[in-house]
Amino acid sequence: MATSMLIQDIAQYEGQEVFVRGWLYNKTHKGKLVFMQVRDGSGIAQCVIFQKEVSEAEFEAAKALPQESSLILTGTVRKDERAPGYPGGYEIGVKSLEVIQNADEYPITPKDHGIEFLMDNRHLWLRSSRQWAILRIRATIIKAIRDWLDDHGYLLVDTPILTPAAGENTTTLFEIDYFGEPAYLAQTGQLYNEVNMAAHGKVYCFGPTFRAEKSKTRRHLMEFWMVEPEMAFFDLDALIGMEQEFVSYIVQTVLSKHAQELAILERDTSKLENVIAPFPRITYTEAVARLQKLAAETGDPELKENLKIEWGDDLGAPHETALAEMFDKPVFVTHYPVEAKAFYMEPNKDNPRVVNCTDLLAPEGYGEITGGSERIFDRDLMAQRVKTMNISEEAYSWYIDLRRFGSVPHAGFGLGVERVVAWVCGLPHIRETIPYPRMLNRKYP
RNA sequence: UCCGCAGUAGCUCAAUCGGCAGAGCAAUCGGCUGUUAACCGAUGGGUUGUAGGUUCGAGUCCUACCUGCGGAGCCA
Repeated sequence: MATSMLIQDIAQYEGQEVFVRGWLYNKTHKGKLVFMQVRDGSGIAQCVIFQKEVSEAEFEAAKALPQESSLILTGTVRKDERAPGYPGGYEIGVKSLEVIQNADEYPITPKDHGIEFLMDNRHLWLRSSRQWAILRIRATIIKAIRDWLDDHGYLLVDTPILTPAAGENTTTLFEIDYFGEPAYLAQTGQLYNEVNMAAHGKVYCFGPTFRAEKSKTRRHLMEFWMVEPEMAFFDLDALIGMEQEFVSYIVQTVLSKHAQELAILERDTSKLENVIAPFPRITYTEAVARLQKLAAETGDPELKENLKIEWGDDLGAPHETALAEMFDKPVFVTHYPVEAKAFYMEPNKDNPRVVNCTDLLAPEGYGEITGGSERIFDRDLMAQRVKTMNISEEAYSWYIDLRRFGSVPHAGFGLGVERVVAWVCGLPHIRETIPYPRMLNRKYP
């Protein structure tokens, strides 16, 4: 009697008769022999069909079976070093084959395809092993994020997605009709996090966020997932200490669990093995000096132009890439100019022109993966900021109330899940890090 | 939004100076007992993104538009 088997466990079933339910991933046949690569969601196994060992109808069905047809097959697991697949090294000698559905001609073949075609067929592309590997790693990253926070005294407190007013910048919000009134899709849970922090001490929110920025780069999505921890009584040092432990844990967890998936992605893992706290840190002012020095020394006129920066300018993508290349780990850049950052960031006591904030830049040009800061907790300073930023005091009265009823120093940050996935997987573009990317020119499928 | 590039068979691409629209893969049929993007032989497959213009003749030149890609800005 055949037992049900997941392909990921194939090595445990050597010599046993099993049945597998799945889809035909690829096929080649050679006379009286058919090799089928069958995937079941947990892995891919080679299934070998000899003409003599099955009925004539089954053999003819196997030879003619189109890619991605669904099937059930039974057979005996045997060890064979030649057998490809994930995990591979074992194959199934097929004894019977039942076709559930003969698929139509499948558009995605094992050959090369262009990105537009693949994105149009995203619903099918997700079945290919590269996308399979990415989404498995994404799931582990999400679990690692939650595990670490849950295990370190952080409480998950959900923040709303439908919000009445802007979080940071009104021009980048998706507006929707809320029974005749405007409402907006959340672009951050930050302000609500501060409320929750005052109730629970250390909190985080984790969910999709929405930004109507007309960004068209390899690092931007209109809809992306962000985890935002917020901690009472944390200063910048405590924030940095926590962030580096957190990020190290995420990366090391993926390394320990996904050797197979990282191999499918051909990721150079030596660069990830290095990602262990502590990470280097430099100030914004030092970063600008380093960039100016690099710009002065380079012989490449294009690079020189791209690296042009004056104190006060925010760092652009080429700056972040150049800075990250100077280190073999993620690097914290701290103390940006007040003007370059959000209204709620705490000014530095010794130098009020900068705020106590930090961005974490990933290596290899993956850019900013976290952004965080101490928050202004002084009632008068917050009132003044709200005024100068022209923010509606009425709409934000609940936020301003925080500074009236037991205000405390606190800090928090946001980490973009897709950017972390892109970095850990070594992907050139963020569009593959989420199952259904929402981009400037695409909302299908 | 700005700068640059592209759109030809289901897919990836080719087509010289403006002169018969072509190959690989996929599909279909046949062959082969160890394939790893198999291989060998055969067959079918086209409104060249859309609209207009120049020309004896346009995939190729011109104009407008559409769609996508790469980069910038903004950000996580």
